[in-house]
Amino acid sequence: MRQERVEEYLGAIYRLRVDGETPVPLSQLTGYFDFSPVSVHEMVLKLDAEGWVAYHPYRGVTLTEAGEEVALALLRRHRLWERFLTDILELPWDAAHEIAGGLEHVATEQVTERLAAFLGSPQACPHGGPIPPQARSREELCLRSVPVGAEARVSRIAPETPERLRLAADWLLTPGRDLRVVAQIDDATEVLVADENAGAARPIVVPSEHAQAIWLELM
Amino acid sequence: MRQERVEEYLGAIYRLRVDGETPVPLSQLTGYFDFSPVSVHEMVLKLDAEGWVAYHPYRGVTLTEAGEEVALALLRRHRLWERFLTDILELPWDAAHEIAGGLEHVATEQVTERLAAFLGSPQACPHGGPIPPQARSREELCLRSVPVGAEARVSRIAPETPERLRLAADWLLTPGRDLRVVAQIDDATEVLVADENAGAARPIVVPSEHAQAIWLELM
DNA sequence: GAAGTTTATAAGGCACACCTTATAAAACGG
DNA sequence: CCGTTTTATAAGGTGTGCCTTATAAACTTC
Repeated sequence: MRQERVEEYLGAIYRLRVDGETPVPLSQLTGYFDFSPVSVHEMVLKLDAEGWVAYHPYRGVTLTEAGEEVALALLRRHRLWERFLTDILELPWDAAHEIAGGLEHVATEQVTERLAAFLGSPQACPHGGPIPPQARSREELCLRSVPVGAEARVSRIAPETPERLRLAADWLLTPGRDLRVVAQIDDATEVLVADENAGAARPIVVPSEHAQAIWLELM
Repeated sequence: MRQERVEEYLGAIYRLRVDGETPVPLSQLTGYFDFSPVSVHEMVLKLDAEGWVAYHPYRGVTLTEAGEEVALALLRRHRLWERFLTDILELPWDAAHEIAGGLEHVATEQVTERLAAFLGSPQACPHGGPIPPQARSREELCLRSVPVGAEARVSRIAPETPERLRLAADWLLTPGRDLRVVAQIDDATEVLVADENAGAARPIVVPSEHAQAIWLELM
């Protein structure tokens, strides 16, 4: 298997999982990559055979220790490049995510560590994801489960997809932003986002698909 | 054809050619990539069919205008990344060259231009190669053809291979260094390289294979 | 111009990571 | 518990870019 492909799969599994225990269903991977279920299944069998993941039929995959190590290293590279691209080259959020997706496979250990040092060893990527090695510490809640009326601060977007990052930027739902949940309706969440420029708060309706991927800390 | 492969070939042809006229023999490409002659021939036919190169049987390939444009853009990205890796991340010369070989395929136009701006629009890569768009202006001479006794300053290493870059670094034959040619022997050139640290000049014997790839300006 | 060296081309193969179609088995929901 | 939905697996296929072996054609050199 090509190293790059292995890394992509392990990274995807890491990003999609809720914890280290619960297996990630193959259907999720299918959606993440937009590959056919058969292709994903095939690849997962190979990854299992080589010890990167544990495959639990009809339930999904979990990362082995080796697999998690690779995923964390990849994520670290990804997020450091994102910081470089947004902080130093001043690229927009979502573009940075895409470019970092390519750069993450190239950098060696040495390059990564020097990059980290140059950036001042940042602790989080521009979407608020922690840069490994470092565990998630704060109490997070996804937008979908914030009680109506509560005020909260956006902490991160995860899982991150290019489209979601673009939308989040449009909605001003970026890490650090404050908001109040106005209503939890049928299959969407309505929020008011503080907007210094506009002077007033902006009302936004976030489909639950995305509301489940926007994480906040209560204030 | 995969874009990356196309770029690699076009870049190689650009680096290997002596001028825009003389075709680069396929045997040179075979050596550059360490691929079989048949594979290179096959690929060259495809590149010709798609208008990236002009293939002259029994003579070699030249870049078309489209091909040259791609090659120049690639080289620009490559050399800018090299500068970033050596200047900002302080990587050694040869490591930078290798890593840049991966990064050059990832960066978009936007990233490249912001990187250039961040680096202060440098005019040359760490091995002295000009960063396109910008023509070679100085009067250059390869080490092999410098007359005995002449003093000269290293301006660039080209074509660059990882091994050659490593050797050049060992020999202190890096852009900016001053030297005097002591002898042009059988199939090597003997030089004295100024070395501030050692206090005295270091005598070096450079095989003609490499002496043909180290470029200088007479002083 | 014959000998030797390069270069071209034909023919067949391989690994990788995707694909589709189709069937079978397990899991889940009323 | 039965039907629906999800998941697994078999079988066969595709394109890319490499490979080897072998033959043929063109250049080069003496």
